[in-house]
Amino acid sequence: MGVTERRAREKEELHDRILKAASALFAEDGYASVSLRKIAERIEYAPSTIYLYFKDKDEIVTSICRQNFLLLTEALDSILVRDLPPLEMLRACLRSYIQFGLDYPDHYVVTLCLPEPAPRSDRDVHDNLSVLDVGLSAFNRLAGGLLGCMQAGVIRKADVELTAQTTWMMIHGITSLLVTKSSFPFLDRNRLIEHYLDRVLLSLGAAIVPQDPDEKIL
Amino acid sequence: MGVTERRAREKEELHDRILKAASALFAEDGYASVSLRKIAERIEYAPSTIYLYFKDKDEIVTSICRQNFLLLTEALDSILVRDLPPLEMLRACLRSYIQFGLDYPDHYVVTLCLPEPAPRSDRDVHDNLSVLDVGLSAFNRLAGGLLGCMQAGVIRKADVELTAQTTWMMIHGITSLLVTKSSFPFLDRNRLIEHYLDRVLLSLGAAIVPQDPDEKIL
Amino acid sequence: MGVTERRAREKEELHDRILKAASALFAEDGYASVSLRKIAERIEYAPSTIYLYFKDKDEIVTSICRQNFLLLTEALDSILVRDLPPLEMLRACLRSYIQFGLDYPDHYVVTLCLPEPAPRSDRDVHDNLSVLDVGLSAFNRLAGGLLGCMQAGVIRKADVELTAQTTWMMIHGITSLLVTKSSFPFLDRNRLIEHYLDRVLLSLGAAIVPQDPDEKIL
Amino acid sequence: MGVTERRAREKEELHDRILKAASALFAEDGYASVSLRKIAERIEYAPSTIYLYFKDKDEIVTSICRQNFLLLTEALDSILVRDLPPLEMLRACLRSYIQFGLDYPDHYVVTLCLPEPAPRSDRDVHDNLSVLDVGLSAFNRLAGGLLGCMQAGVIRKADVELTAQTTWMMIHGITSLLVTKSSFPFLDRNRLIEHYLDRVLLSLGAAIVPQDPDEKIL
DNA sequence: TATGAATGAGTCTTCATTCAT
DNA sequence: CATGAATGAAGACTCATTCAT
Repeated sequence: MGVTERRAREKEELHDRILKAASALFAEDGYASVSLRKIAERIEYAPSTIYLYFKDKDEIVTSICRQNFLLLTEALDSILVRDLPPLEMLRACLRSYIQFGLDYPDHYVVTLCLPEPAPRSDRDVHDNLSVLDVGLSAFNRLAGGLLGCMQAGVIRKADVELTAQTTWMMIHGITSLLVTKSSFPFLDRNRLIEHYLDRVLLSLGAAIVPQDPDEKIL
Repeated sequence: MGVTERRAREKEELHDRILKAASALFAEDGYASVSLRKIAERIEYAPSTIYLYFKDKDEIVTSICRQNFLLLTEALDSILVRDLPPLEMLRACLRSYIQFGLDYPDHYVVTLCLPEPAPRSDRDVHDNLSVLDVGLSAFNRLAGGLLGCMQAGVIRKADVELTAQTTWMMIHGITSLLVTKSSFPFLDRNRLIEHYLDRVLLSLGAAIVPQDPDEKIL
Repeated sequence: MGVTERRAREKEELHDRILKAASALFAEDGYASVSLRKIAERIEYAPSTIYLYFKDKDEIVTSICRQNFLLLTEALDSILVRDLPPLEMLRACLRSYIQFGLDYPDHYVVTLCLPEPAPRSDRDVHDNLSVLDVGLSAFNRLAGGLLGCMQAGVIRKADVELTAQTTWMMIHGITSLLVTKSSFPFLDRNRLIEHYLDRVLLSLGAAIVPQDPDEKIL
Repeated sequence: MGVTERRAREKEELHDRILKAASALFAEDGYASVSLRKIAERIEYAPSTIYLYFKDKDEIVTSICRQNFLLLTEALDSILVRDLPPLEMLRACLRSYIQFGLDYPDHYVVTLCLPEPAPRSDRDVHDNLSVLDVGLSAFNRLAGGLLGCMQAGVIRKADVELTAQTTWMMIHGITSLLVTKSSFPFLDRNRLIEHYLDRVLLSLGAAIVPQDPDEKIL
């Protein structure tokens, strides 16, 4: 009994170590230079060993994406459980999303910035769907927050799906650029983010007055 | 003299042909499958010849980015020369930006979605800067349009740079997601874009009434 | 005792299942794509388990050859038990041989077309011999049929061994080519076979008149 | 000029060395164990260098087959130019075919015994055809010899194509078995071959009396 | 008896790059 | 100016096999 348990635990451990190594490689060298070889070297196993845990390279990437979306979902959930006024909660969610990208830039890139790989086999279709499923659960948190605001009357009533999609697009805009174009001479990051959030909420019809501490009009 | 001139012209011609070939490969096979070999094959020169015009592969990518920004700049300019009311002109510019991404998805990805390569040598720093320069000239068109609107009083007066950066981020949000996540179940593209533009303008304080043809409230 | 017996029976069962799986893989994917992995997967045992029953991959191949010759022997026997005139019986045997190859093309290839593996160890020598033993018993059926014809006076009397070997070679000629070179523009298969059988019998001195339904002289 | 010539010569030399190395590997280790790596090692070049001369592994195999058929064709031609009586010429051709297999056993196996690889791409189709073309030119020598005999009235008149195909099958039968099953206790090779040729000619209706020096009747 | 884990050697292939010419 | 030849490193992946349990 104990043996079986230990085996299972060890198996899972290695599974995780592979993912962590791959993730770290993303962070260090970027997506393009992640290879099974390097992953193997990093965990000090033979390259072929990885195939005992993952069917192929895509499955590793897919796994990382899934894991990553879960992290995001959790981050959003930790906000949703708090007892905040709807608009503040929405703003906190959006801010949290941005922060998530800043915290895990390479994961964010892998998951949300890179183009989808052209699906070749049936498996790919299936995997993409399952990644999408996890992704959607994060997306739904956002939609929920928006719905709450509409019902509370603090933002304009509108098609929820449409609003959710466009809000996601907006929030992705700042996140992806901050993450991928770090050498662009962006203004002060916090100022930028808060102003951006103001604008997003304004675009939802929220009755807020945009305030920029460093405002230099014109 | 004539000889020297012709030589110079020929030199530049090949330089351009290389870039065009690379660009076409991006468009056809995606970024990942662009290789010096394929570029060389397409222009019917030896792979090694390319090294007479570009230091290495990165330099080609960088060059393409530069070229690409120019295309975008031209597209924007062709709108700016038209005699439109400020707000309409701004909206047309934003729409044109999105359309640019949809028209040249791989170029858009290479230029604006992929993370910047980690600079290793001095050259990289220089090149990145010069790409940025060209990028900035596109960015400035946008800033100009915004300034025009502010001066005309059709949008809220605010820090132009801040407004320009955040507006670009917004418009990049929808463009990048439409381009990279084509399998996501987005709503009807035109509806999405027009609604998005409404929101962007609203977030700028424009006095418009968002109208969604398929509106299903709540 | 009962336990020991059951154990022995089970042991033999798995042994056979391995061979059957390997054989089926030959038939489905061709020789080249047979691997211990796939065999194991098919019988739902671990790859390493196979090593309890076979020393290595070669031993499996060898075993299949043995089994296969038995099938052929049985096919021939089922003809020999019938009460046919000698010449007809011989012709039926030859036709049955060809049909055997057409029915089990991959097995035929493995057994009779591929070159013998270079023997490296003592075991190989032994195994090859034992394969030959089984093969010989099939071969002997043929010799028996020929002897019967000679004794009945329907074919020329000659050295039986010599006649048997050359007859086998002849019949192998058509079988192997039909099996391995299916893209060659062979004439109608049945016409070809019957004509071939005519010629084989003629070459044995049988008093037959070759008849080709589609004959176009010269 | 001299440079260009030398280059071309060197290029062809390496091309040939690759083919020879591959051919030798066939001869030593059998078809299955030929790999680009081993070829490269043998000619003391980097594996990737081979790709400058051959598109892929299949092209090497195909090239060898082509070369091989040419050798066979030449061997047959060298007989056809001799001024022999038709039947003797035919017999010499057939004997030469067998001898060709015995002289180049591994080439014979690769070309004529192994099953055709399943074509995957358009290229394969093309290559197979061109191999077939070369193969057919060898086959046509045989058909020519048969036709000559028919016209001379020394063998039975019959459909030439049918006769040629079945004659090839016969001659392939002895050749392939002698080559691939060298451990089978075949009778004395020369005796076997001459008896076999007697039988082949008899099956064509030639008026010969089979004579076996070691004849032990019954 | 059976296996799960692991491996190392091996497969074909592509690539960016160098260098003598 | 242009190239042909060559390479070494790297890519993903498969395989037969071993061994502790």
